[in-house]
Amino acid sequence: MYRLSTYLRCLAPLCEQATQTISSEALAKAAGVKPTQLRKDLAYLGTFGTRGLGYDVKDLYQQITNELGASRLRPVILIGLGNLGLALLSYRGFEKEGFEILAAFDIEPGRRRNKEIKRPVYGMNQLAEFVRAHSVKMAIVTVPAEAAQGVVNQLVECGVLGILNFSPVVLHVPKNVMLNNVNLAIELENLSYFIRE
Amino acid sequence: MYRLSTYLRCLAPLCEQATQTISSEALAKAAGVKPTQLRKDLAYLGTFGTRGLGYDVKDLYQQITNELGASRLRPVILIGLGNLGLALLSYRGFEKEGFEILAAFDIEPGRRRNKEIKRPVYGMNQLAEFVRAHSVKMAIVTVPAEAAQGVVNQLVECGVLGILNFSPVVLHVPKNVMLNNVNLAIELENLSYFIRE
DNA sequence: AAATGTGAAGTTGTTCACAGCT
DNA sequence: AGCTGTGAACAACTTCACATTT
Repeated sequence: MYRLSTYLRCLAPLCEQATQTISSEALAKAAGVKPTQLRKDLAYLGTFGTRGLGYDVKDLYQQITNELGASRLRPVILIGLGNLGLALLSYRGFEKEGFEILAAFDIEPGRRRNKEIKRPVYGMNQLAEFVRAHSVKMAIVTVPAEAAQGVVNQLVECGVLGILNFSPVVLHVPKNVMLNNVNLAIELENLSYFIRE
Repeated sequence: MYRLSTYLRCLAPLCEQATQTISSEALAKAAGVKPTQLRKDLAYLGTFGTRGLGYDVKDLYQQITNELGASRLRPVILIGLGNLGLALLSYRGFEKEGFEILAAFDIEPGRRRNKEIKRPVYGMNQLAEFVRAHSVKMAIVTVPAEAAQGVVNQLVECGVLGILNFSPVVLHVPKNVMLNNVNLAIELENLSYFIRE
């Protein structure tokens, strides 16, 4: 569930300090949620704190890590090396959470980009082979809107099961494929909607 | 509400074609939602379609545009010119939805960035003045995690009411300020969580 | 006949209140 | 006494079923 990574991030610094235990109230405050919600979330994982005391920091950290499957490094590929794609390639946050962008794909792999790229860049014709060879299950899509559905079809075809899409279009995928949309303009729209004076 | 911009995007191409009218079923399919949900959403806006026929495309487009307040160009500023900040600066999607990034701010405004920037870049000391002078109400924050809360405090201080935050930290703002978080790692995390075999 | 608008039912997620450990 | 775990109340959102209009 989407709040777990937040809890994990709040827990990390405490883990390094010698903090043994934390109450739901304190952690909830740090994470910006209600204590009861935090407890419900953790209870759902079968996590057990100690009544009258709180949760063991290290133990809790470990349990959430397990639940998220973040113990192993999860491979991802990125399709579309425009401005946004390039920025995401060098975004440190992904690896901090246990993801590794193995490679990038673009229709113009050799195009001059004014920045040194730290990952291999392939043409779209090599997609299928790469995905199968590395059993890639997740992809980040940052191609132009017109190209997005085509790319997604290819990915699905190759066996990719999770797609994080940044193109501002409604995409269609089979039921067994999970599609997660990030639409930057819509995020701004939401703000805008709530602050009109 | 967050689905309205999707409807708008689906409607736009129909508007240009001479399509007079569209049924909730057709539009819902294009937008990837259930027809009943679409109708509820539109009914909530007080929009009226014609029974037996559908909705008038142009009229609907206009009503949603009004509701979103997208008729005027809404000014935004961007704080933090790292990789992601730069990418967002040249992201065309914002202006397509009626937002204009007026300027960018950074602690090192003069830093060499290997890309031509089309907006003025100022130092943080000029933030307050600029925000007041242009009555900016929205800001996009793409600074490093450590700096985020400080920057947000400054923004709130200056009177900014809506903040779109990309830093992976839990930020605290007064109740009258709307904070919208985009955490790229969490989006991937969600995918990952649902596709484990 | 076709398609909307909407009350009612269903579903999901959040908060409360408090019993029960330590 | 302090703090967790959880059933029950509550709230928000989604879907259904169908009466109603063109």
